[in-house]
Amino acid sequence: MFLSKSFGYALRGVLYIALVDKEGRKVQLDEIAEKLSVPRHFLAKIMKMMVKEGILSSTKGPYGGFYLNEVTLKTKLIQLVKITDGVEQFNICVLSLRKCNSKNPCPLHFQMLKLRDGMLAEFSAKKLGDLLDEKNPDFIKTISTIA
Amino acid sequence: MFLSKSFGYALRGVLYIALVDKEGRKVQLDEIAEKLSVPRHFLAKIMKMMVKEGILSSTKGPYGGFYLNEVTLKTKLIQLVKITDGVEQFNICVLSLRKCNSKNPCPLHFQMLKLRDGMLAEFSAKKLGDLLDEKNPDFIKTISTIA
DNA sequence: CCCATAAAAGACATTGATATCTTTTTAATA
DNA sequence: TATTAAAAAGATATCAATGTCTTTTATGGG
Repeated sequence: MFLSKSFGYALRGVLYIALVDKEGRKVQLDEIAEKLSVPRHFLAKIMKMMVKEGILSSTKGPYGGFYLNEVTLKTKLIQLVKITDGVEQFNICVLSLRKCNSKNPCPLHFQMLKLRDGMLAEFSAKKLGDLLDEKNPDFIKTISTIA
Repeated sequence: MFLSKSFGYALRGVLYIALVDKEGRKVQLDEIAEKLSVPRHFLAKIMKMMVKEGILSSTKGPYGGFYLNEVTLKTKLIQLVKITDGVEQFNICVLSLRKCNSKNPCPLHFQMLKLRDGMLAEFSAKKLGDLLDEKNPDFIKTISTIA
């Protein structure tokens, strides 16, 4: 409804790495996909996007895998949304009217604007690191249990 | 992002009828589709859904068409969302976690809940009739201009 | 009762998001 | 430098949302 599945996979992927990355070990795609019950190859694409955008790192080859870098946990959620969903669509009018704006508003313009601004504010304030609940021993289960 | 295109078409369709329905005349699909620049047959499906759900009326045959009934303008927006998008998806976790709820929340649960509740509140309060801006002579242009 | 009109119904097509599979590139280390 | 592990890249497949076309049904008027 609000965001794509890709966004969810991306977020869960990063959080999973963060949780097992304590010792700095790299985490492999297979492990992430399996633990989170996410389609392996699809997840690969999404992880790749994050690496390309620099909010996550990876190395190929033996002992390779994905790992956090300096910016990972400081990354704002909105940044992740940009990568997976793009922010343009935040400005799309619910009624698909291209000329809809605050000067020439559609009947739902201000209501949707309020919602969007609320979401943008939330997602601009929160960082990935803020979502880690390290005091909760079952946190990893929380982001893994899909069914 | 927030709602389907179908919702937008449905809303614009009803509003269009409301605007030209002053004299109680019925409005035909072709006119609505043309004026709103919406794919005719797709709009047909959506109008049909509204008729089936009783928030709009229609008659077939010569001089037939769509027209408002007693409930149309009293219909809450949320009702329209139910018809076009279904409300179930309002409760779907952004991270696609089925067991996500307030007792066992995903890392974004409460943020999304807040947004959802805000949207539900807005859409439960507003009626279709509330969206008619009869003082604005260009209102019909507003809901028609897509490009 | 027949004709014309317009919605209803349902079959079919397209597209974009989601998902899978295969090949290529990179990197570690023996 | 050969081997092998793992990500990167890209081709292909599936599915649901969106969009189009065709046939059927209902209705008003001649």
